[in-house]
Amino acid sequence: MTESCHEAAVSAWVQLVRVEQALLARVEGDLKAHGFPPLTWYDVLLELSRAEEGRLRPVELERRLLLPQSNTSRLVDRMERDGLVRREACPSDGRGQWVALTQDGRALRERMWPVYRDAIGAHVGAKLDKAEAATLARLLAKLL
Amino acid sequence: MTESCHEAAVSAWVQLVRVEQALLARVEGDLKAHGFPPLTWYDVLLELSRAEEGRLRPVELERRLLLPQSNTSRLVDRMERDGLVRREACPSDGRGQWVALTQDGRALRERMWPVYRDAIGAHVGAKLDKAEAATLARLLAKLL
DNA sequence: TCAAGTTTGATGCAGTTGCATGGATGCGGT
DNA sequence: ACCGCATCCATGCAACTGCATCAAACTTGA
Repeated sequence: MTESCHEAAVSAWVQLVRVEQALLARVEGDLKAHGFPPLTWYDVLLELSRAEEGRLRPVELERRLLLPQSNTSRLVDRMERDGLVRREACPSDGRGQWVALTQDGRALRERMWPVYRDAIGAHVGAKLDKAEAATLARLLAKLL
Repeated sequence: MTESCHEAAVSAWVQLVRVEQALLARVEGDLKAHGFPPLTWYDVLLELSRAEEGRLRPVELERRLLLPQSNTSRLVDRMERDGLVRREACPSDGRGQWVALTQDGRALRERMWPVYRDAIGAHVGAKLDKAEAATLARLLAKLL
């Protein structure tokens, strides 16, 4: 018997999963329609662009993006192959490395943002007013 | 210029994606820890158990679960291999077929539900009171 | 200073995904 | 009855994912 699992919690959960799935597909679709890579790439570019000197250790990327390690390793592979990031040796830790944003990477993120922002506007902003969006964000934050 | 994309919308969107990802991983982890299959399988079993005569056309499953067609086809393959569902010919449409719940499938869903419900309780119910959960569900529903 | 244990990142592997295609059946108009 | 087109489902393929493992480098403690 789990008192903490009321009916409202179940429907919130179901909605959460379904809505996220549906909206993610739409937003990803908008990006792809403009010839852009998946959202995960944007997340990496954004984290790097915010980081000091535009670079992060892979471990730090994993923590911020909640990605499994093996996944991150290969994601960086692909982005490096596309010239968006560059691996650099890490002098202070021989095991580690830096993943640094390149000019191309920075430029791509800047081109992606308007499209991404419009997608968010169309799929979220247009459906909720500011107060509702703020409430939604606050309630979601309580779940973590 | 997208007026509909206010700051609140952006943070609601970011929270939505992150929270869903994190909670989904936890709930899936709980299921896996009990030796159960992924949540998608539960969704299929649930839809079938609610359907008339415990069976649905693959096309109908796709619509309800928002899965791509090829995905559904192979998902049914795996579940059939595990004896949870059974494909049946569809007399009224030679192209189509029925996907029918087996006794094993029905039993599995019934064993999964308590674990699933407890997971929802722990990861959602415990963090929000009823009113908050109801509000969350309502706001999420507005996004579709 | 060295052994034991931990952290970092890459990789082999099997399973899963989406995309594009194909074959079969159904349907609508002539 | 037929032709053209749509629908249903399966499958080859390439990409991506998570898991387990590995080697190299760091850290700790005696």
